[in-house]
Amino acid sequence: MSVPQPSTDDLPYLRGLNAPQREAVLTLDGPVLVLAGAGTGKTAALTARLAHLLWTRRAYPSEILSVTFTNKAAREMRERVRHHVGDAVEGMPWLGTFHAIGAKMLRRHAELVGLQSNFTILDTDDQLRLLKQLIQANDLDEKRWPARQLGGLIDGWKNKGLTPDMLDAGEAEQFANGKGQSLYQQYQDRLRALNACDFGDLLLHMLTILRTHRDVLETYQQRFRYIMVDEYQDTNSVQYLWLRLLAQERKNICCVGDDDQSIYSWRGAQVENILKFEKDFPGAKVIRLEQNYRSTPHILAAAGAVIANNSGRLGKELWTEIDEGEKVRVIGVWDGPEEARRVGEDIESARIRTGKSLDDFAILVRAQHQTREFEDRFIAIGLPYRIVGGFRFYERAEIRDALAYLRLVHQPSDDLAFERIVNVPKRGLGDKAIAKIHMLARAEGIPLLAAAARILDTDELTPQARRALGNFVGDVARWSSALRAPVAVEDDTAPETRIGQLPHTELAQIILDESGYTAMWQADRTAEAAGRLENLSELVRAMEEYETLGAFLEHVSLVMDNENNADEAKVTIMTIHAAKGLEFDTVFLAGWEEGVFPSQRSLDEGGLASLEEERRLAYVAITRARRLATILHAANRRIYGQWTSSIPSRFVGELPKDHVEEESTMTGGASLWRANWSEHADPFAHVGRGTGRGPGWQRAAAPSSSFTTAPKRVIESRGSAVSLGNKGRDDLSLGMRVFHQKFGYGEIVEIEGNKLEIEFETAGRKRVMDSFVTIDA
DNA sequence: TACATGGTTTAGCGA
DNA sequence: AAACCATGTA
Repeated sequence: MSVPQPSTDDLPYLRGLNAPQREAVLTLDGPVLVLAGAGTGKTAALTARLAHLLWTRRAYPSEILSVTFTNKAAREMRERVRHHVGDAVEGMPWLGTFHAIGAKMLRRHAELVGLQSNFTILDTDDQLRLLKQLIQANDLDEKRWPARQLGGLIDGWKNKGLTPDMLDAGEAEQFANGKGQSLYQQYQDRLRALNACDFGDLLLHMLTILRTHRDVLETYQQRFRYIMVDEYQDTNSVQYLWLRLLAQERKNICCVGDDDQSIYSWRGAQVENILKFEKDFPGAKVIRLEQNYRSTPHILAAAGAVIANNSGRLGKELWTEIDEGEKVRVIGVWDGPEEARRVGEDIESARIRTGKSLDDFAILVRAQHQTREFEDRFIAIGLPYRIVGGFRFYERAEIRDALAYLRLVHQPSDDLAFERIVNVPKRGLGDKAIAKIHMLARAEGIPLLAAAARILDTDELTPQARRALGNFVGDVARWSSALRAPVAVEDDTAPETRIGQLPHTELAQIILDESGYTAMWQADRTAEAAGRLENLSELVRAMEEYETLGAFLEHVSLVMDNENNADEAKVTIMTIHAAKGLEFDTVFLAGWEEGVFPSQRSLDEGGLASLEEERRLAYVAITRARRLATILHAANRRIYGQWTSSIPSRFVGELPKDHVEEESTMTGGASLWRANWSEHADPFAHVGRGTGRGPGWQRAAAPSSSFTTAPKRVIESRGSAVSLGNKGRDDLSLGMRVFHQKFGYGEIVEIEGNKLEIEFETAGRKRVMDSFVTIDA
């Protein structure tokens, strides 16, 4: 155990740190590996270390490379360092995710791999569309050789740091009888022609550059006096090779990680990286952080017992001084809807009882689709929630369309963007017209937009299509020049749209309006249209924070998260993966059933190794909780629309009895068809009632079976924290036409406090909370 | 060319 | 159950 020098005791950022943490902060030179268990104050140590480097002037902010795993973590680190050393952190250009840093470097050296510095970063959808085109062009059967699979292979190769020419025979043979390598090569050629990169390229291209351009490598080796890497157990081969090259010179590299929290092997992560650190960096100092500051002993014992079933661990014992607290709860419920109901009730009652904020509660699931059940339930009872990383803002159709417009204006050779919006809104340009543009572009080797402009001079197209395309091409040209020329542009065809010196947000608004895109949704009377328009203005608002259109697009392609009205307290619903690195007072772990968690798919294809990764996931999940963890499993679940019965996860069986309190809400006589019945025949099924089980049933007078229970009465009896005592809005009245985000337009047929019964035009009759509707103007 | 229909796949995690 | 795709029809 090292003793910190007395002179450092007063340093403000050392306050509250324990001995190993201090050691991690103060050991600046040479390689350092910090093995930090969950909740052991790893971030505190890392930020203090950064602060120490800056404070002692060991390095300028721009001389520290600091890599985090998520953008959220990067943001948090920036915040905390700012707290210690003030605005010096502003000058930390190299704090971010591998991908963000990779993109930044690559923009400086793009020409070395045949790109221009304004290359576009493709997301998974774009990538798949491109691959699909290639598969078709190679006369392969898309059914037999799906683009997804090829995409997976290519990602895998990139994660390993392999360019097409580096594939060994075995790998090159894969996919479509040996066409794998050729397709990979074609894909890379195509990307280059598009001046585009996928996520893997951000790292792989940079690796190629560092490997082949000694001068560039040396520049960065010199620049980065100190390197820090968070979540080292989740680094893949390219990232590892990157770090090795960059750290080779100065060897001041500090990696922080926890082998028990390695949950990204499917993305190419290699736990071995952390296991072999000492071999890679001889003389490395290894520091262990084992005092947990987050969770109660019961929670730690539960997590520890589960993870103990894994083999090949580095081995860590977490301990804590926190007092005992409540045991981990394990609750068996009848089915998915009941699970959601039960969690909703628990949150409401706990909130009343303890006065905790909704921000203190989280529901963690294995797979994205599990969030839906909770969402439905929480909408019904009016419990504010946020879904993190769910159907993401930037993945919605309207956002992707809008972004395609912006991308095309920003980068005219962005063919994928062109294709996406050339006929959105409908301009009468169908497959025929597009195919002709494609042919020309191919023949001439030019981008689609350029080909479109050229085809206007021919008689290839029907007069109608020609006119439409002419307008479109003209529009794009006008917007582009507005973006590039800071001075007003004369446009004699449409003098009223003369634009110039525009803030990019205004330009975006103009593009959306002039293209007819906004109008398209305004004309749309379906339920979602209003929400989509709102999303579009949200998008424009989000742009304000960025200096230029380019900067914004960069942000969008790297950071796919969005949070509107973040101020309001909300329950968080997210996947376990998304929860890594976070903590919550009270955590609900839903769907602990065989086949769901551990997931069937991982068991099928990965065997024991996958099972162990699922178990680490369980470990991560449990250790997110500070005071209370509740694990749920349902006896019946609907999978692909089919009711299936399920058994509790093996991980439930691995929990230590002494630290767990079990509870089952199931009573005899309940059967599968009842779940079916309530789902199909009962208009209030989604609202839920105490169907003779659980606390709802204890509160209700005496419902004996779901058949004899009058829905209305039970609904009243299960007063929720949000609905009781709320008078309701006074601006609503019977017969009024209102709009609801999920159910669309409808007419109010009953008002009861703040609960409304509404006859929706498409969704039928539903009960909703008044706070969820707006008056249809 | 736009829309409707029906058959099929899908829901493991993400920068 | 919902999203997706391919084919058929107005």
